[in-house]
Amino acid sequence: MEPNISVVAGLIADPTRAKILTALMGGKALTATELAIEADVTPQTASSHLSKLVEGDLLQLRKQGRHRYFQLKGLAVAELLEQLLVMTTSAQSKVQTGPNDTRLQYARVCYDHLAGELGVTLYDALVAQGMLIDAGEQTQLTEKGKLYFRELGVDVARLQSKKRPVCKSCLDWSERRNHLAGSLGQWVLDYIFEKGWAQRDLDARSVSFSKAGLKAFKRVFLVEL
Amino acid sequence: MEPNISVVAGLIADPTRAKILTALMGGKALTATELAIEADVTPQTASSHLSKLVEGDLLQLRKQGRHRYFQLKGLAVAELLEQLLVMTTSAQSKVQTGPNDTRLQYARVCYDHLAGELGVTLYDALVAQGMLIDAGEQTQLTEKGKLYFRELGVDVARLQSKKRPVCKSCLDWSERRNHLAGSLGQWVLDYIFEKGWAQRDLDARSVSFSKAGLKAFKRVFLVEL
DNA sequence: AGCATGCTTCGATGGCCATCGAACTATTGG
DNA sequence: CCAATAGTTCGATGGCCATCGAAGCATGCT
Repeated sequence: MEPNISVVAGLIADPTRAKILTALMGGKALTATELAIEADVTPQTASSHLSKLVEGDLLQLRKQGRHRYFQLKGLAVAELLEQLLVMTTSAQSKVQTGPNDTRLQYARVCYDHLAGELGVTLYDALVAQGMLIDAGEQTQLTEKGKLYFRELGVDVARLQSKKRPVCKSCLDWSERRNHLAGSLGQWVLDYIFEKGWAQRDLDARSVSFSKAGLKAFKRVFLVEL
Repeated sequence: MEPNISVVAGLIADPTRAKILTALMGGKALTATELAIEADVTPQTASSHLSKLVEGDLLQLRKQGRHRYFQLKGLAVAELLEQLLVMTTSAQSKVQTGPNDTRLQYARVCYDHLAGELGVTLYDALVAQGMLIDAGEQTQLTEKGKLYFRELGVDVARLQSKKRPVCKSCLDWSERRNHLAGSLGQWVLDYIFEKGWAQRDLDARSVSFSKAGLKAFKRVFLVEL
């Protein structure tokens, strides 16, 4: 009835706001000025956009000292954006892929889990090892998988008690295939940073593995190249 | 990088275009003037919007005589819109629900399959009977299910040979639960109309069952109330 | 042929809104 | 308490675009 969906779409429709939103796809909270720089506008302009995005429930605001941190409000927003990316990238296909895009394609953060080529490889490896059953969006964690992750220190029971699904597949916009999302996907990404295998790049979305880190990652998660 | 996602969002951002798009969620192709009336604008205005939507790959145009029929271009578009509906309806929740909304909530078309309360009930019943395994987006059809639908006259092998998944769950914006999509979901809806159990309403989205049709539907698909 | 219907193109109008300069508030750090 | 940094509000400007009237083109009906 009322054009509610056009309101949300309108928030994404502005190029500057779209830049801000995609910058936040990294899952990391960013300050107002960081976002202004990212979107290449003055702080005033960014401020106006940010208040609109918060008002429209697309962003969440956390005040901390004299900083204002912004992040995507919930998974639904991230999924909406990812879906938009899927649509737009499928439409044009063969675009030029600079070095930055290559990095993004190899390993990047999708809200709170690992995406890109490496994310897809991880997902496939877990399925091949019989730890996951690939059954669409709500992928199943097998008994073998539970055992395995428990050994790595995952409190599987605690993850299962939450509302959020433990395993979930998420369509990758660059690979067009599934990668691991859900609370387990979040845990894996946290584990990678915790172990120091990789770090976020400046653009906050791509993930840089060290040589040793990549090796360790592949060993632990049984990924073959 | 490029504001491609903002372009697509911009197409949905205009209230008139949003009305047009949601009107087409019924899956039925509509003419330019029908859409103009639906969106409450003059034919000229609608025409301008429609050409933009076609240009932007959101709609597909079929010329037929002196009529121009428009429909959503592919499932991806319908899914994007449904996702937007999920977001916006969850945000406000308790809105007034007129009689029209009630009808929509009970049984409606979601692009090419059955949605609403009845769609959800059907889905649950099929899972309960062991014909489907609920495993997220790419729900599995069991052997028992294949047998059952084959008896109803479904050429399961032909459905499986297509690129489109046979079973797929789709999140319902009113029920917030899964209903059956995919080529099998499409088949069920076709079957309902073919058998004369129900017909589309004027608004092209809600589905009206006759008393006998509803009874037959529940009998055939083993739905208990 | 001639009229009606379906739809589009063109041009003018008006409104909305993104942007930035300037000035203001708030927090931190010495 | 002062300087610096972070962020906001206000007001003016300019551009984009949705809308509709008028006119034009195309198809179908008789």
